[in-house]
Amino acid sequence: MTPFTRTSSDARLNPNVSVDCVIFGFDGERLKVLLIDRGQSVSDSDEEKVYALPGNLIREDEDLDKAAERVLFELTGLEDIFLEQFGSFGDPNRLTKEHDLEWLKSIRAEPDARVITVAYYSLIRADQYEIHASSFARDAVWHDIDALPPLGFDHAEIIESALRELKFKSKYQPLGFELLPEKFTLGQLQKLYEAILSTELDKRNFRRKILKMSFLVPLKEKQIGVPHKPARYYTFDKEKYQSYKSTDFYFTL
Amino acid sequence: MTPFTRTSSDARLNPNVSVDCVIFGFDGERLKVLLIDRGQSVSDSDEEKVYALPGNLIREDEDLDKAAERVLFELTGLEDIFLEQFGSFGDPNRLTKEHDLEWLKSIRAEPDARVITVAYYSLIRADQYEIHASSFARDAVWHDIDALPPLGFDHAEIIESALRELKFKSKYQPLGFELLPEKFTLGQLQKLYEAILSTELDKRNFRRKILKMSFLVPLKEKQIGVPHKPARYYTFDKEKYQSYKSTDFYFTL
DNA sequence: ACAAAAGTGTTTAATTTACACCCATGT
DNA sequence: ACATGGGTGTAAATTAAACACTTTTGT
Repeated sequence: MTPFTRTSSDARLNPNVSVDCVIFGFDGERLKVLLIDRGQSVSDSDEEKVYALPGNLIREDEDLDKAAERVLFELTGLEDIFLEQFGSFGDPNRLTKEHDLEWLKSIRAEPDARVITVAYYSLIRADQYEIHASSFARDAVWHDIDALPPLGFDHAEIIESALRELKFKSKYQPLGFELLPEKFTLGQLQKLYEAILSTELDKRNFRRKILKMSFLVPLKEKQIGVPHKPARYYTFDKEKYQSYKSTDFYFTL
Repeated sequence: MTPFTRTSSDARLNPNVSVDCVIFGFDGERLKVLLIDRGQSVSDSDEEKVYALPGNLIREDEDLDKAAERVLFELTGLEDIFLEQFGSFGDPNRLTKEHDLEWLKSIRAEPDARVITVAYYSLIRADQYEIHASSFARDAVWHDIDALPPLGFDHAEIIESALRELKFKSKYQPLGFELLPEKFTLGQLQKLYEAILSTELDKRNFRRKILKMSFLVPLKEKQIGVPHKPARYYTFDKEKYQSYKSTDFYFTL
């Protein structure tokens, strides 16, 4: 119940527990993941960069959820996004890559400590947030979900697991909101589902199904300047949307 | 990939990470949870015992999943049961109860260390396993899920969360197998669903639905000695059952 | 005029739901 | 004989799936 303060009174880090954040982003077309560049290449001779999930050790006095918020903010500047815990990873042999150890030595007080990491994911509208890399992140960039660069530690596995969770969750909870602009078209919403489920959906069936749920309210406004018939904008009725979330929603098509 | 050895080469415990196991048991009628008696009462003047989930710190060289197996075995004698991780809990203020601190002092090298716990659950047939309490567990006993005794730490919350997960999972993965005898009747299977979902189901609809999935194979054998029409026994076709698990199973009624 | 996405209905099949009586056994 | 759970079918309503053409705009 203690309020979250970004500059904690007890800034000691717990050497054994970290959090990692898998931030999925939707850009209207494709699904992306946010990765940080920790300023390393696969090998000295190689130019290919190694990327990693935004993550770090938790503080001694810090809630896990709060730690995830803080770490994400410190590395990427993202804040006020909903993070959901989806699993913990703790292979004692996850330190197999040369560059991982090297990197830990450069930033950790106890680079050899056994670390288990609690993983969080979120899905946001990629263009709605500004990313500001800082701390040990040289840069933070969106990567297409099916063209990932080399990743440190077991981060490939963590992303895979997060994606499975995301696909799964999207079947029994309506997607929405956080992911789309205030006003959006049904085409955009459909593309979102298609990107996440990686299938194609029937337009008519999709519309009928999603409209029947009645958490979408049509606006008077339409698209302008598009080289085709302008689509009507919709918005979410947040109340109905929330109550649908608790329903036995199950999305098929 | 290292094989699991119960007497690990590195028995040092990681002071900051524990595992807890929520073992649900079905006795043919009701849903239970396995709790250990750590030999304490709520207060000195009170006789009411405090119970806890089987759980303990992980070892430094030990996988999380293996740690859960080991700890469960050490405290309850249960082995070879499928454990599924469902969440991590790490409230830094979870040490609010007098008896919890007192108890930690009696068994931990660093009783004040911040601990985050990775929680696992399983669902087994209660009467199929023998429980042998050992280590710091004075006893290990089944408690009815809706009549829980006082619990240490945040274990009430963890159980609640596990139960939510269990109800949820049972809707999109066929329950079965591990939970019922080799041969079982459809009545037993239905009771299992009813216990977990805490609803009543229509017998005819239940049968139709579950039989259509065709992972149940009817046996020639029937019940004997029951004071009513003897029910046919069924068993699982494990192959079809497994392939159903990967399907888009969704259980409604 | 053309390209591009929006918008719109119907038919068929499958699934879900509600519902009530007889059967085989042990006591 | 009675109590107990086993076993069975049907009709009505709902939902899912497949499918093609017209509309509106910008270029």
